[in-house]
Amino acid sequence: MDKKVRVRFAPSPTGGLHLGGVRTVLFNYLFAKKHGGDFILRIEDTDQSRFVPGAEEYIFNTLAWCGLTPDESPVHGGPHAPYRQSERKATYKQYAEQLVNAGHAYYAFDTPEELDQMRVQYKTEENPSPQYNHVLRAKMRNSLTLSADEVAALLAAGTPHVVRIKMPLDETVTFTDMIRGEVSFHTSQVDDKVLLKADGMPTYHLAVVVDDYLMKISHAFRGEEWLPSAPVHILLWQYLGWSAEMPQWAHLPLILKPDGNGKLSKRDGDRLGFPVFAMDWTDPKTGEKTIGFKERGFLSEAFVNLLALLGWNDGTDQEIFTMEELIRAFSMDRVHKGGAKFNYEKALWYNQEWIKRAAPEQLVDQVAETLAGAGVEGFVAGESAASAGVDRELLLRVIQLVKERCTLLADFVPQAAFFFATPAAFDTASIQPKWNDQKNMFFIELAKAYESSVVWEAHDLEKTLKEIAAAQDLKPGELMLPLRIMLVGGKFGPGVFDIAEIIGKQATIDRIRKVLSILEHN
RNA sequence: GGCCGGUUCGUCUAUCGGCUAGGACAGCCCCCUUUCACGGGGCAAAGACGGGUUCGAUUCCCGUACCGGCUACCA
Repeated sequence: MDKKVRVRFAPSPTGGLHLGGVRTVLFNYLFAKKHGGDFILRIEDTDQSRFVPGAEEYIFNTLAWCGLTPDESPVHGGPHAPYRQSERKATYKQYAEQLVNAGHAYYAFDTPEELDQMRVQYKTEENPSPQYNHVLRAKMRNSLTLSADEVAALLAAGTPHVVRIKMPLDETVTFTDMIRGEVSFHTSQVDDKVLLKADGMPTYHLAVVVDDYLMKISHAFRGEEWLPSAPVHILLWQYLGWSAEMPQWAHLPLILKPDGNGKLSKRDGDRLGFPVFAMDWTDPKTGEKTIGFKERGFLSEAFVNLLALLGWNDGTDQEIFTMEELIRAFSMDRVHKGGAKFNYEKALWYNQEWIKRAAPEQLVDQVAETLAGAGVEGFVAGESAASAGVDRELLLRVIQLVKERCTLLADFVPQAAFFFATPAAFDTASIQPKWNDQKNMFFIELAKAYESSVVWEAHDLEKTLKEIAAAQDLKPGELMLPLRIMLVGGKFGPGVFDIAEIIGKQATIDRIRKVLSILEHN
């Protein structure tokens, strides 16, 4: 019988959510939705020293932005609450004790100093990082080396201690990873991981197993960095007597730095100038702000799309997917084994594709917000175009006209601002070299002609220009650039006459005359 | 060092034994465009290496090399 699909993402609230983290959520989510299952968000806040205020809220904001809504979570609730591990402390202790009583775990009284000392003492050329394992545990202070009386006394005195798993001497732990196939570990190579810390909090190893069991998780997907500790988890499922309920595992490939090697980190983004976090994150301690994909001007659909295609594809040439399409096409066995170097250029391409394909209606609010953020006249932050002082229909027309030349939402600022306000500066330096009295005369005439025109449509405006040019024996080609700069301020933007049509008669004439006067005074 | 994992154009990838090795991004060239883009066309660019297995290996197996992850009372 197949049990209901239930997956989870369990971040620790220590900072901004990284590309790799969001992709892990995405794969979990896609798998769950594909199979009509549940997606659970659990907060792994067992390390009090690393707790960062605001990080949990940030995680929820990020998931909301991406459209990855959990079915159960600390804020959405659910039948297995609480979903915050710090609130489940008592539960873990009970299982840790069960493990000790069954002989699969033991108490260890070694202080941090003693552990450091051990690592120094047993460090050799061949073994640069000694482990608290089946051989070294015999030399340490724990309930395996101490007498029962000593242990009882230590415990009674409230001596700080941890609970460690007792790795079996000579066993092979094998499991099937949905991506990698069969993976085996020899237990003699795995150390006695701490299960319960001295402060009574569980480590990840205990917590993940207990919670996955209690929350009836059917599939456990996580980053590849967890592969080495998988045998600990498998053994715990066995020792706790839950083997039959153990989820299926899949260890996702890592997202690597674009240059060099190693996994992508926030530093790489700072260094290379691209975001690594999904959304802006400000470290409450240092005040350091890290840019996010959202604030950089990515559409959430593009962000989700590009993440999905990092380490997965559906076997066809399709690259642009909506969330619905991803859900339909997703399968864990088409996820790669190898890590993928993150390529920001390609990420930009996804965003450009999404902007290009979007209907203006889908973009208006975000564009209005972006223009407001840039201080463009008439736009007010926090207000949609409709409620701000701008004609929504006009904005829609502008978006339709310029969207194909925008890669990021921020590109709408230079591309669209001149439709709503006279440019603050004009690139007259590009006109000057070939400027002369004849052209000056031409534009005076053009302004006059435009002033008296009855219809105001791109086609007629172009016709008028050509007629006057012909009459004055000028080539239209020489006049297009000056006119463009007069209307938009620089050498960019859509067709000049389309622009003139949209900004209207008065603005067109005003801008021509304004630049004419600037040129005259130079 | 040990353990585990990985390895197709610069990058992301297709290929589930038949390959003239396909696509996309980036690059270069041409066309379109009286700006910048979009679009269209083209060029260049890859199976880490060595052994097997096989009529035939990019694909399967074994070594080697290289890369990565882990090796905390962090996740």
